[in-house]
Amino acid sequence: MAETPVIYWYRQDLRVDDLPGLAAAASAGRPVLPCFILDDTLPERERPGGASRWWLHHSLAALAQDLGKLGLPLLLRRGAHADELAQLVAQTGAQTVYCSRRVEPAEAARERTLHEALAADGVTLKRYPGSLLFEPEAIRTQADAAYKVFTPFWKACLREPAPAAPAAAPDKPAAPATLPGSLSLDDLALLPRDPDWAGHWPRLWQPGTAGARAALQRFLENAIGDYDEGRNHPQREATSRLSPHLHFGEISPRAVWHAVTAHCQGQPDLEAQRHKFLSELGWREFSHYLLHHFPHIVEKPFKEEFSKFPWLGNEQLLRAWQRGMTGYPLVDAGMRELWRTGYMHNRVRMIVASFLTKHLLVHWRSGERWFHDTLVDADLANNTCGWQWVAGSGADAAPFFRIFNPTLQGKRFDAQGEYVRRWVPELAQLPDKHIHEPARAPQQVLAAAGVVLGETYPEPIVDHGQAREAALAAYGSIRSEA
DNA sequence: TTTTGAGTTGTTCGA
DNA sequence: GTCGAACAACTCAAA
Repeated sequence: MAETPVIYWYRQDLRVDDLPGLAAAASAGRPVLPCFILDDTLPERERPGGASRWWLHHSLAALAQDLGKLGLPLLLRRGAHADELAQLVAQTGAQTVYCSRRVEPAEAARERTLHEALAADGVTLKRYPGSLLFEPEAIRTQADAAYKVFTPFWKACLREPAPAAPAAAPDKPAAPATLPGSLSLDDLALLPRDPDWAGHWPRLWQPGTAGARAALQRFLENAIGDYDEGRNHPQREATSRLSPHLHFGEISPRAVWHAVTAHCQGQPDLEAQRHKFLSELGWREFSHYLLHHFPHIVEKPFKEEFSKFPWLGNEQLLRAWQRGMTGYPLVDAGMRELWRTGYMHNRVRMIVASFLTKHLLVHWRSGERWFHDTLVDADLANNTCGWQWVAGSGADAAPFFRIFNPTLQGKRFDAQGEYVRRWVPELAQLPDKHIHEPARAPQQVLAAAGVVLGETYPEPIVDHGQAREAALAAYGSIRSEA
């Protein structure tokens, strides 16, 4: 009789190297059966959005290849994860299920109930770290509380022993002799059809571990030397673009940490850049840390007084924002980059988020939902904390009076208008001087550039000065009522 | 326990 | 055009 296998349950850790749970499964002395379950029974906000589903498809394909090189299969299932795992356990006789832990409240709860359900059948669920540099329980203030401010949090992380060096993939684990039934990747129906809006995405992205490593290498070779400044300019290729790879776990954060550190070794002039970049990994850590310690922030404002904030909830304004038709070129460029590529530059994310929440007074959750559906790197922790930070309701958030002026931001960070011209081509012929403010351009300049406001490009849907005053008044109202 | 320094990413206004 | 102050107090974290 064939030896019963152990199961490795893949979640958002789609890699084979530096994966503690898989390493533990492989060293259990039994064949390893890796599986992935697409759980379409979950509520919408807990399932991957459209852009993420595209990425997931290709990432699973890459994972299957990487597992294949180790001689392992990747079993695919679709359905309620608990039912599917129970079935898989029954079919194989497995006594142990391994996985990487997740900190999102619903996922953590799922681990607990699954642990109990499996235990009732005499099966053990074993959870392992691997998705974060520092486990959330390990970082506490001196008063043994959870940090609420980024800088002391990150300093505390940096006082910890440095993350361990990444480990190689398990060495030739045994594969099960017989396989339970598996779906094909196409059966998961993750790719968009009718229309296939992602037809050009394979030219933009390379999901999977190989793509993650290539992105990291490109970043180290071309961009880290000017990261601190370059990262603010959306038209430059000055960021790592690792976010979707990290979200799906195609590369471990400590592999990134060590690659960056090794690259900068012996180059004192890169030390500040390295620190800046690592602190961005720190923000990813902080978001997940906050979700672990303050699970309610997925639904509710971190700062309680914001539950009284007078959001307008104007659908028309929301739609104009979503479509990149606000009449503010930098905002529209960002929203169209998102729609077209599944990605938006970080600085522009802050600007469009500030615009939605402060200029349009639309609830941050509307923006968060849109990002969830359209971003390839959509991540509950980063998305929630990012939006709450901008809206002013989050932990360590921007002060309420910090309202981005999209025109000024454009002039500062896209001075030649390259970013706007790329994503808002109907403005491409405008001279630099007017590219961020078409509504104030002289009539003959507009005519020469073929721009007809209200026809080829919208008039600003709100006036910046008035919107700013309204936002300040709205924030003032929840302060005085508090 | 009390005190003290600090806190991602900005804008506007007036000198 | 450039520069510094004001914006509004507040909470957090550590000494």
